[in-house]
Amino acid sequence: METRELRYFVAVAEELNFGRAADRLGIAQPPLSRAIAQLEHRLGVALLTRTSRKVSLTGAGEVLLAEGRAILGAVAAAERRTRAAAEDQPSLVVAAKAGSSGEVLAKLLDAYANEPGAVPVDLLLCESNPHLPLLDGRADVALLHEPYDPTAGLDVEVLGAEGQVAVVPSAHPLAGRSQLRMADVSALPDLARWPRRDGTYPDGSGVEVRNLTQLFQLIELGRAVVVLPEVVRNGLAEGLVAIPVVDAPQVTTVIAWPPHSRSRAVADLVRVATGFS
Amino acid sequence: METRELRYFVAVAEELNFGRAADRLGIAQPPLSRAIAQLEHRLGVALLTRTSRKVSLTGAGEVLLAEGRAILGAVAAAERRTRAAAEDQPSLVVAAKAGSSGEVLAKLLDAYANEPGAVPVDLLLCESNPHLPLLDGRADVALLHEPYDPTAGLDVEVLGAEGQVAVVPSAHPLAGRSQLRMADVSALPDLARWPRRDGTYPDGSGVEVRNLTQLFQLIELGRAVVVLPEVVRNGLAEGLVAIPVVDAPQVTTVIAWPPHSRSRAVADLVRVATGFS
DNA sequence: CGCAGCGATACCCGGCCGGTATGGATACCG
DNA sequence: CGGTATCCATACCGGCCGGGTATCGCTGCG
Repeated sequence: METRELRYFVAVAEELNFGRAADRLGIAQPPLSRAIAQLEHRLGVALLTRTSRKVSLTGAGEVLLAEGRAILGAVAAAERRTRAAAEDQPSLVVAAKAGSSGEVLAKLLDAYANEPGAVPVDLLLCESNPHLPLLDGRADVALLHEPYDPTAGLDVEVLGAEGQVAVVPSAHPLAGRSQLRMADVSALPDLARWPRRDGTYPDGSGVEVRNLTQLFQLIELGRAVVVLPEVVRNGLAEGLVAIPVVDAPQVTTVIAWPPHSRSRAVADLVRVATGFS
Repeated sequence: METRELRYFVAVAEELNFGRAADRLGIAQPPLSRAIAQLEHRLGVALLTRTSRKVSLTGAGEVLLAEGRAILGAVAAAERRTRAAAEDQPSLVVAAKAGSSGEVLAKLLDAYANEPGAVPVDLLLCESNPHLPLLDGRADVALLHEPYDPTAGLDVEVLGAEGQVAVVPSAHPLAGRSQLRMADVSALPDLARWPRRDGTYPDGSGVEVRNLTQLFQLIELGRAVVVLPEVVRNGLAEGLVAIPVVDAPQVTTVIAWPPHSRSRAVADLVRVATGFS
C-alpha cells in the first residue's frame, strides 16, 4: 500500500464523493476511481459501496480511514522530524491549549531554560486540540488535559491533578451553592454546539463553541453551561462564578511526546517537568 | 514520501550496503541508489554518508529510520486490520509472552468467553517481545510487563503489580538468604548474552538467552543470574530457588492495544480484564 | 600496481499514472 | 413520463518514472 493510495482513499472517504475528492487532490476523477478500485482489488476488500448516487464506507473502509489518517500523520511527522534533525541548531516546539495552564507552562519553560544544554523553545498555542501538532510532527512536546484531550498513541507522564468547577452567571439560581453534583449541571439547558473530539461540529442550531472567551460570553447569556478544571477561576470575568462539582472526574495535566522520540531535548524537558510537577 | 521509498531507505539503513539492500528488496542496485538520492533531494536532507567503501547514517537518517520502521509497521497493520474487518466472523488475537502469566491469561480468557457477544480468541505466544505483533497488526491485544516490554505508542491499562525475585541455584552461597538487594545480585558474574530491546544480541562470547527454560539451565550451571517477577516461582525447577529482591522495581502486568482501536471485542476484553484484574 | 568491492552514472524499455471523452445509472423536476 | 443533471465507471492515449543492463570512478588491500 502506497501513501499516494492512502491519500486518495482518505480524501474519498472524507468527501464521500469522487468528484470533490479528485478536486481536492488536484487530479481528475477517472484516475481516482481507478486508483481506489485497484486498492480494493489488491486488498481483496470492498472499502466503499457506490450506488451511482451515493458513496458510503464499509466497515473495512472505516477501519482503513482511521488507520490511514494516522499513517498520513506519521508520514508528515517523519518528514518534519527528519528535516528538523538536519538543522544545525536544534530547537523544541511545545504545544499547549491557548488560554489554559499559563503559569504551569511558564514555570516549566523557566526551569528548562536553566538546564545545562537547554535548547531554544518555540511555543505553539492551539485553539483546538493541542495533541494534533504532536501527531504530524509540528510539535515535539504537548501539555494535555486528561480526559479532555486524547492521548492515544502518545507517551505521557502525569504532572498534576485538579478538580472541576461549573461556571455559571452570578445571577444564576445555583450561583449561591457551595458545591454541585454532575446531575445539577446536566439538568441545565445547553443551547451551544460543542466540537467533537475530531474538531468537527454536529449539525443543528446554536453557536459553535470555539474558545474560552467566547464560551464565557455564552454562559453569561445563559446559552451554555460547562464543567471545567479549577484553573479557569483565574481568568474568570466579572459576571461569572465557579462552583466545585464534587463528583466530576479529576482532570490531570500530562506532558506528552511522540513514541520513539530519541531527542535529548525532549527527554530533558520531560525530566524537568516531572521533577517539580 | 511514498512507502516504497521508505521501504528502500529502511533496507539500506539496516544493511548499510546498497548491494545487499537491493538484493533484499529484489531489485537491482542502480535504481535503489537513484531512489535514495531522490528521497534525499526531495527532503533536502542528507540521510547517508557514502565513502565508496562504507555507508553510514547521518543524524537525520537515524531519525528517519526509526520513524520509517514505525510507519511501515503501521502500514502492515492497516492492511491486516482492514482485511480482518471485512471477515464476516470477527475474531481476536491476544499476544502474550510464552511461559509467563499463564494463569492470569487463562482467567482472563475464561471471563471474556462468558461475556455476551464474545468473539473467538486466538492466542499468539511470543518467544520474544509480545508488543511487536501489536505494532504490525498481527495481534489485537497484548499482555505486557512493565518495565520489560516497551509500551511506546500503545494504549495500556494496568492489571496488577508484583515484586521481583532473584533466581539462583539451590547450592549457591546466597540461596539461604531470606531477601536480597540489587547490589547483591549485580555483584554476581553473568556470562550470558542478553537480547537488546529490539531483539538483537550484542557481539562477544557467551550463550544468547532466548527463553526461560534455557535461562534456568544457564542459572543452574552458574553461567547466568537474573531478577524476574514473582510468578516465575510457579514454574521453578528442582535445583533453583527464588529470593525476593526488596529494592527491585515493581513489575506491572498491563493489557495493551493499538491506539484508534474501534473494535468492540477489544473494548470488551479490556473491560473484563480491568474488571477483576 | 593490479584487483576487488561498491556506489554512481548513462541509457533504454515498459508499465502505470493522469488526462480527455464518453457511457450508464439514478434522482429530481416540469 | 421524458428530459436533465449528477455522479461513478469505462475506454483510450500520451508522458513520466521506475527498473533493468552496462559501465565508470573511487578506494582499500595484497
